[in-house]
Amino acid sequence: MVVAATTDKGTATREMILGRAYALASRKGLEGLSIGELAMAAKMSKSGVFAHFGSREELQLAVLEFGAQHFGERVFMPALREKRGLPRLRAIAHGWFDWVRENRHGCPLLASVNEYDARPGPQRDRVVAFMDQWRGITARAISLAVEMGELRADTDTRQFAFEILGITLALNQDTRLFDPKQARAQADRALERLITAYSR
Amino acid sequence: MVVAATTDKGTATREMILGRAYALASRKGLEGLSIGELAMAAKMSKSGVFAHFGSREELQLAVLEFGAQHFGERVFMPALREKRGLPRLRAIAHGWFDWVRENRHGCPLLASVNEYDARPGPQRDRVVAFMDQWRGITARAISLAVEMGELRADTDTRQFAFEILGITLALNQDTRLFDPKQARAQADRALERLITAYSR
DNA sequence: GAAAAGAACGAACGATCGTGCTATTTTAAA
DNA sequence: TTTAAAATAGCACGATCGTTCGTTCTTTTC
Repeated sequence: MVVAATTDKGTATREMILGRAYALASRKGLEGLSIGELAMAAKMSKSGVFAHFGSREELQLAVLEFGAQHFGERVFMPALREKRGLPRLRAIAHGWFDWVRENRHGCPLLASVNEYDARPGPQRDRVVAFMDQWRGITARAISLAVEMGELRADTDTRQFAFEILGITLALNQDTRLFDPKQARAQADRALERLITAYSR
Repeated sequence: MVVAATTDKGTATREMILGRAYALASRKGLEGLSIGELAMAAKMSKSGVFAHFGSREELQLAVLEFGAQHFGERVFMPALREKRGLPRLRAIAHGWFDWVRENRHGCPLLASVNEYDARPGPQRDRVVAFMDQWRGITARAISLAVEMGELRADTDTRQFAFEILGITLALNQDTRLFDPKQARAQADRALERLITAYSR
């Protein structure tokens, strides 16, 4: 028989810790996340928290994984249930727009891009993989819209994805620096203008 | 007679320190910048460096000021020498694109937006002021292009500026995560498409 | 050149960092 | 219910953090 490596309660606690860590990382970034502070937030001892991950780096990677998991469930999966073409493409974009609003103090995934883009290591690798996954899924959704004739045949999918990324990053920034509602309206308008431009 | 608060050599050293601090902050962020590490980079003692700023927060603000100053000289001033309308608008955008490339390990100003957007305090205030300055200058350049008839009369300047911001942020991200040249080409194309869309 | 002011250093502070080690408590399987 | 394993706590470590203080060296002013 196989002996479980962890206990039910163990994984539950780990998930609880990751939730707190995600919230803390939203405000202070993954590099600003300390085990002592996390332990206080989780009402546990430092060593108790530490034992779940084995190192600070593993904790950071776990938080990234936690975020990627939730993003997938909240953005990708609903979008992939939409029908091919523009509906699915809009769902990807709007899902991300909503995600930006919901993560009120910032999305740790996007924040981590800025923290690790110039720092080689597993964290950067994870972030690159995440952004690459997004690009792949989005590019495919665009391609399908092209195949269905909803976008022009000469549409450059990479270019299109690049511009959606830009709209989202501007939304992400203006949401927290200035007026969230206005930022969202601008993002929506930019997206529709983009789609129109590539429509036949 | 007025007694100078600082010595010539003093300000020179301070500028040297800020240069190293800017470089360090490019890689580790303003929050990842430590005085001990900065002292090593400047080949000075910790207390020697510290005395120039009085606190870590003042050091961070000085680095932000240093970056804003250089950005103004490198991007805003050349652009304001271009003639009104699209030439000036393009100069603002391309100047920023170039700036992203030149700051190879990241622009501390843009990185600081992500570090401080959810953390009230002087650093956040400074970053907001900087982005607000950019928005103001860019919006005015757009307005002038409208007045000169180069852009449609019903052009929404805020919307336009929002989209330029997005293009730059996407460029900033893709430059360091993926292929810089491709990212730059995509940014240029996005900008031209944007201008075309708002042209009569 | 003397006197005053500023710049830089060295040492130390309390606090916190990540991490290890050992004990104790709690959970899951027999 | 006993027993082995896993989860958690407690404590201590060396390192580094920002900051303070007193001293020394260097620059400026008269």
